[in-house]
Amino acid sequence: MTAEQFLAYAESLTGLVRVPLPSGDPLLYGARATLDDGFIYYDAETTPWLALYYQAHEFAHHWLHNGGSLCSGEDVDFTDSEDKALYGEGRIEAYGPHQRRETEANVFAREFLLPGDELRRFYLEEDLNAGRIASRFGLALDFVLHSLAYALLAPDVEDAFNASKIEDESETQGANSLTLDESQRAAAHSAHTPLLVAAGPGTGKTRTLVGRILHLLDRGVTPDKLVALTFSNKAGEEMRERVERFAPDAAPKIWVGTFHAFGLELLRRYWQQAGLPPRARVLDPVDALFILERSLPQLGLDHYQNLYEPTTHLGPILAAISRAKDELVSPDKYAELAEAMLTSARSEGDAGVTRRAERAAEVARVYRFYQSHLEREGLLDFGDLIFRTVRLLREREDVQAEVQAQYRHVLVDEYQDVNRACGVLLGLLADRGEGLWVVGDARQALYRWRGAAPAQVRHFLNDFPHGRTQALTVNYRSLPPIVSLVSAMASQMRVLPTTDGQTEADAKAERADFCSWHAHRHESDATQGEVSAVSFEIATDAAAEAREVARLIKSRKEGGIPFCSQAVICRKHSQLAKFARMLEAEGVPALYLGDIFERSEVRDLLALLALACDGIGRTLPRVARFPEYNIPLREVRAVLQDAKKTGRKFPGALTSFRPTKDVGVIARDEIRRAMTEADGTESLASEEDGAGKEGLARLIYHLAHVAHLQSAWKMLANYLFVRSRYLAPLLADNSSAGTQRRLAVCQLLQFLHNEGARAVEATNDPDARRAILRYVRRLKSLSEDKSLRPIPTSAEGLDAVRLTTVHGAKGLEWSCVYLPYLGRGHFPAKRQHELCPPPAGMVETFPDGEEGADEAQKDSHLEEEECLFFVALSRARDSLCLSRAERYGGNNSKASELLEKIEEHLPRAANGPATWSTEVEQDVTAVISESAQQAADTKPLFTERQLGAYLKCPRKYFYEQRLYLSGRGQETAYLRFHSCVYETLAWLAGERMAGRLAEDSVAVFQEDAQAQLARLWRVKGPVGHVYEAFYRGQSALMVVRAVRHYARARGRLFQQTWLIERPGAFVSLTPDYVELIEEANSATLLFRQTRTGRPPAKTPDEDIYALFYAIAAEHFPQARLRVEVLYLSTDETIELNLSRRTINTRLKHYDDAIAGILSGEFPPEVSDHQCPRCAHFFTCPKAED
DNA sequence: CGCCACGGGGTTTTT
DNA sequence: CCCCGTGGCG
Repeated sequence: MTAEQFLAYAESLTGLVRVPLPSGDPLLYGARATLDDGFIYYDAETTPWLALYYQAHEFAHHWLHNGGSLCSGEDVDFTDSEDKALYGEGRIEAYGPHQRRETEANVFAREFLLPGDELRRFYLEEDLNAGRIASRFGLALDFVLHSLAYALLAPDVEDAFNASKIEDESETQGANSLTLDESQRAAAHSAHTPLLVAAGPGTGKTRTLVGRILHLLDRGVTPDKLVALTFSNKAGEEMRERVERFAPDAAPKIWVGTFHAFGLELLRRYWQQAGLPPRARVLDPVDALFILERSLPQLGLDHYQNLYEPTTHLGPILAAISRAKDELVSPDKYAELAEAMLTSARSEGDAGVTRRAERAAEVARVYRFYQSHLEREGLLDFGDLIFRTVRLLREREDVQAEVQAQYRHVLVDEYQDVNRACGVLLGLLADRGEGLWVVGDARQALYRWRGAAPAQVRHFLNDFPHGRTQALTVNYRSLPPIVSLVSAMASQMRVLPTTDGQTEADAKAERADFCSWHAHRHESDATQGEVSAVSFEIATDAAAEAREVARLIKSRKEGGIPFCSQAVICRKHSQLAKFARMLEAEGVPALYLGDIFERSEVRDLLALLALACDGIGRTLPRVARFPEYNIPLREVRAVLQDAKKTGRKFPGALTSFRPTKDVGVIARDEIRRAMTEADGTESLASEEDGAGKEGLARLIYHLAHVAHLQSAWKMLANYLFVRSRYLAPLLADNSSAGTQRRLAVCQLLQFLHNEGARAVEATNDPDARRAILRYVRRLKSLSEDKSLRPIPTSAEGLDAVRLTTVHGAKGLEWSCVYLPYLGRGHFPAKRQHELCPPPAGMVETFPDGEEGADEAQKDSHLEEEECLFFVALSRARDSLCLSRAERYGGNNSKASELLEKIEEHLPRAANGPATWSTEVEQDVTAVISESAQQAADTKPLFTERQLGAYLKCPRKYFYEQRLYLSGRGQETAYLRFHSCVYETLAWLAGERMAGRLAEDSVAVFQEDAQAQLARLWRVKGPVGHVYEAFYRGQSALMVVRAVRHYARARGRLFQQTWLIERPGAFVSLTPDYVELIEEANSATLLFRQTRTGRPPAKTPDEDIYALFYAIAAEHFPQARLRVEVLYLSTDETIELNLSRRTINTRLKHYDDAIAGILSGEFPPEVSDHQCPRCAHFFTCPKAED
């Protein structure tokens, strides 16, 4: 059943759906008093989904009261729910598997709500097959909610499915028969193998490959001797589709797919020979992270150890491990390479290389642990699919011979994406290359971070000395000006093409003709009204750039080019996100969901979830802003303050704050609304009046009916489809922005539904809702939330401009392509430093440790960026619009060096004057600040902590200081550990000041200090935490060190709060350690900040140190000053010497913070790094507005 | 001309 | 948190 059919069914219910009122909670469906006959009515025509939902309830009600019984699996828990009231206490005891009359429930679910096939689509097939569904009557309600989600939120699935069919890449060639031009035919029919077909963009690579398959079949090769491999699923599916179209009979017998899938197939077939257990499973990468996380304390990391967040580096470490597998480097080999690197680096005394080598050695330890874990558990990760297959073929000649005998013809698409491991696999498969036929374009090698290198293409002739290459030189995609631009870029690139020449010198000599493709299309094909196929514009700023691009898009749409044939391509997602927002603002429909957890509707719903389960109402400020509640901030403040005072937990704390209007009356309004409004867009007049109180009452009413639902999915589905009107504006919004908001909600519901169980397992939090919230933060901070990025296939049919990264654009084409952000530092992107550098010698191309290594890496990075630019340029069929701005985000921006490369082929100079400009609007809004009226003599007082918090993120300060919300997230193990250490230090200072600790009594005193630590630990430490032992050990060590430092004190110690006067306010500060050492004719004042971490690579530059200078200047003008930072992790001390200038700029930071607070400015400080770890992550609007 | 310090920004993504 | 580029100052 499609979404439409579903709605049609719902709408076909005639008249009113009558739902009997249960005898329990009077609020369950509203106020019974208003409805005399004991029934509520829902109008099926105006609120079909609600009617349908209640119809299911009604059925359940009747069923139970006629002797039916209720059974439930873990998905449906009625014990603590409103359903208990509905179904009656007595019936619940019938819980259990396989109760009588279960088939009736099944019949109901299958026949009445959704036809059987749809059950399969909407629910887990395995549940159905196991007959489990039959025993879960309650799932009927879930089906309804699921169906609602699809029907209301996702665009028409059928259309999208049809639209997603891949078109043949050239309009000029027929769709049902495969015609090849002369050189394509030469390549496809070549008798010579191995053959490398070196091609450019739009030259018909894949169709030539399909031509090869047809040719082989014509020559009588049986289909099961053919295997066609590629790197990505996307390319694999495309290949399969074409093979099916052109060779429908043979297609099922030809092996078409990815290298990894092929590896898996061989491993399954020969599992015994490969030494695998019979049912080896493929490991999900996210689970790989969790495996390491669980075992972290026993890994003994040093360089990658981070007290504050022990898991920070696991992602990069895992990436380094999979890189190793891409290079066929085993844990032993990795360790060996790292060891060798370490030895030579130490003997040469090179500190930088030593550090890298030590890091590599540490990764080697993790790799070894990880691999043995996989083997023990019978798990294969993606890298193993290739690695183990290679090992199988290498070690078992019988298997290799059998495989070679079967697959006589090996074809490879996207050969430039083949990495070392896949390359070796190919060699083993095709022995001396006989039967090997590959096609690729070295200039489109984008996947270097996975080990795919253009060198692979270049080395083809080394790997297969009998090989030959052949070029495809006709571009079928683009108009001639675009083809020349692309060719010009190609001739400038440092990637060397492959030719028949055996040396690089030959290759260079032949480069010129190779990279100048011949355009098959003619200038006259150009769209009417199009001035030139290639344009280049310079805008004054990013806003002007977006506005003008938007204008072009709209004018082309009017000229007959639909939005979906136009694409904006950027280098990275952060640029796309900004651009999408600006395009939407200009009224251009753009298809880009971005990061769904950054979207305001998704955060709204997560905030609601948090409100129901976090207990402290942290996200109330956000939920209060939902249109149907619209609770003013002062009321939110009052509620929060009250909750803090009385210690009541949310959501219960809401109700202690009695709204003036009776909840029952609100409830009645709710019913009436549901009955009278078509889609809920009209607002009731009463809403305007008592706004705050009524909004609060409505929120209480809604929460009362969903907050008990333990699963996040269920709670939100109920909230959205049954209780609240949150969706009303989204459903009424027909713009593409509305569609995307609905899609985002749909994606969120699916995520919650699919990941709920895993979240509980991964976070170890028994509350499923809290678990999923923690899980979201964790995914984000591990950067593992990308799987939610691709636009769901159901949206592919929408007529909206495509926004995509260059990587995402690979293999695709559009009529018009826009390439904005061509500024230096934006494209090419800045090179990232390597967190986990591979050991020297692992990757052949970079001779590590040498002087030139860094240069080589820089070069390779630029080479990759060139490839990206080349791919981006070559996506356009009819027009290509390049642009840059003179300013991006307040910084001047010069033209990208890539633009300079092709400057001669552009209509104007890369650094010429702006052609798109913003008319400067003077926005003279009067800024009214409350503080202006403040009397000058009552200077406010701020603590350093407060100002420090403001400097980190003003919005965070606002939540914590103005809304009384605690800044602490859940008490993490680190925080508990930290407070134990710090309290022990404070105690130490006291002991020292009381004279009980002196240098000669240190030994005895150490024991006292440890006892003190142990006492604190029992009460406040992370007792029972998985990493407790680790933190306990660290804390003991730190206390030992701290005692030594305190014992060394000679002078007078101060444990007190100091005041520093600044122009706008007083600042108070309590330093960890202040010692005044007075000597004969001089005095030294020592400030020592004690930190638990390790010293940073650069000198510490926190603002707080400037305040030490200010204290000294004010209170000890005569004394010499010494500022130290003690790091207890390593027992190192760093002395700071700040210049006058530095001190002043830092103090100015505090002054700015004071001014900001006093004038009421609390903008959020957006940071990918900090935000997921911030307590207000789900509340904060961040960059949404 | 060279050094230091401030401040901005934080990839790309597949199996 | 941590790197790198830029810009200001000596």
